[in-house]
Amino acid sequence: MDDINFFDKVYQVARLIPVGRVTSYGAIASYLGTKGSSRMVGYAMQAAGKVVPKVPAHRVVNRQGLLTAKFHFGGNLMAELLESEGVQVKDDQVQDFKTVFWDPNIELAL
DNA sequence: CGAGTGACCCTGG
DNA sequence: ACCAGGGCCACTC
Repeated sequence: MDDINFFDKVYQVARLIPVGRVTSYGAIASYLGTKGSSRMVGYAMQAAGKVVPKVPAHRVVNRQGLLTAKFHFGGNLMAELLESEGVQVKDDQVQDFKTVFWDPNIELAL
């Protein structure tokens, strides 16, 4: 359980997401080099809630900017957290997604 | 060891 | 342009 693996990598990148910004599963997967494992990124988030330090999974959304993880958080907790950080969310959808979008391949480039 | 699952993405019609 | 389906990798039982 304490061993490092693909999951930890996802958690690290997710924790690097600045406040007020959001990223997509595919972006993280691509940054890790496993673009095909985009699904695994989301799967890792499922365990993120039980990992420490707590991972801001609420800052991770799908390619459309839709709060898919919201169903797992329970209620609109995810949207509340994002709005609390300055991210505008409407109808479980991130507004100006391309503006608040934080791509590790670009921000963490090099 | 084998099979199933998953908070996705891409391609085809 | 829209809707639908399949595929991919890693982890768990």
